Amino acid sequence: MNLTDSIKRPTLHEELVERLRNLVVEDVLKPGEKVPEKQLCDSLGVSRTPLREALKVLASEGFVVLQANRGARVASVTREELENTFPVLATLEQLAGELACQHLDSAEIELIERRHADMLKAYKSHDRQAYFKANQDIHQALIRGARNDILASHHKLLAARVRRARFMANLSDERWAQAIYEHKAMMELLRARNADGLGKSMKLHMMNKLSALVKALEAEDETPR
Amino acid sequence: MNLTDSIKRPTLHEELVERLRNLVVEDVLKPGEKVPEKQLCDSLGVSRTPLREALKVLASEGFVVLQANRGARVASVTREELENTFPVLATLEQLAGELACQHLDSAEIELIERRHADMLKAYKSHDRQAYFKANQDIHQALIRGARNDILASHHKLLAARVRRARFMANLSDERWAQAIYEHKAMMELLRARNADGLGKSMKLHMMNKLSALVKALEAEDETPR
DNA sequence: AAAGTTAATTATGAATTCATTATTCAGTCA
DNA sequence: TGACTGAATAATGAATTCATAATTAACTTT
Repeated sequence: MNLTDSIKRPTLHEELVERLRNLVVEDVLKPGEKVPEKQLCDSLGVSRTPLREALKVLASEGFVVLQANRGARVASVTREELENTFPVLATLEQLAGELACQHLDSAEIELIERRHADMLKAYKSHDRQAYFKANQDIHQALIRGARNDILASHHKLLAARVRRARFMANLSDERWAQAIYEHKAMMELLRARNADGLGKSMKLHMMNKLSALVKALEAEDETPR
Repeated sequence: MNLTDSIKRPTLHEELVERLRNLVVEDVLKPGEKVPEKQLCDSLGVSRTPLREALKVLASEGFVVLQANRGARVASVTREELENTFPVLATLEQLAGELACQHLDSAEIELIERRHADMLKAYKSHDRQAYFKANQDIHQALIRGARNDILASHHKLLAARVRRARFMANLSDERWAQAIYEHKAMMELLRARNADGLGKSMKLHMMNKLSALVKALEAEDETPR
């Protein structure tokens, strides 16, 4: 018998926050779309009270927009928002890189090393799925390595808000190659425990991602199907 | 007849989020203190539904802690949390400084210049109240000058969370003098529109504030009254 | 037929009610 | 006396209900 089972029973609204946030991040609920409470209640099998509590939280996180007496809409990620979010994310990653260099122990670095190898393998076999996964794990590990919960929580929120952009614009071969190159450099700086260098390179990595994204979006605008 | 009055009528829960957050930030609700819903409902004159919605938001912002079936407690700002929050705040200020240098127009800089003068005057007349106000206005103006809403919102949240620290430890004369010195340097860098320099100096300013705070708190621990 | 007006419907904000979990307190037994 | 048991009380999580604002539909009028 598992004694811990009875203890961690998250409240309904907490689960709803998670699930709804995922629906938004994974683009199931489309930007600008209305979110009728009734319908969601039915499909999720809960009453309006916990659902509305969850919506309030999502709104404060910026995933939905509430209008008084008009309900909730999924927040749309404008270009301006992207261009505002990435610099903030980049700075946070810079800080994370610096701190991770100081705090990671060799076992943790070894683990990242392995995920890095996985990532390279995924690149060589053109497996985008596996690449994204390994890539995300590496960033996660570095954030965790910073040993700073505040940093982690703000990073997580911002990263989630921008994650949908991945669905909007696909990774170009050129950018992919560049990203791999940047990751190799980052790995070396981490091995050398060059805190300042890793921080700067992570920041740059993120800003380059923004450039690629904006470029891809502009190209998309010109061929709107 | 004012036509806009009927339009901007914030919902009850939004007002409650504001009011409750202020109660926490201004240390009316003490850290660790239980927040009985019933009692708050009575004193605020609202029902539990909007109040609970507000509490959920406050929890996601980190001002209160929710325990299932046990209600809400005001989050206590531990030393560890302070030491985690300040580096993040400092990085955000660094970014703000860099961006502000690029975006502020001369009229806005002139405005900051004036508040800077106010601040110096307050220092000379040992008016802590006026000093804090001018100081806060300057930081606000720089954040706004960054022209980045995402940056601004995250900064605002983090700043609010540590604001209570001001109630915990008073500003020492030594630190005050140092802060003034740092502000003068920042002002010069702003005049020269030295983005990199201003960013670094704002970051340092914030980290020095943390050091002073930690020192003050340690001194307090040794003389617990 | 089109635009404007009013009634009906629907959806939301907030209060209330119900069910379940903690907490308190009295009573029992070692 | 002090620790344990269990009933009584209080507080919370969630569902339901009520009131009001927004939206839709029907109808009028030109």
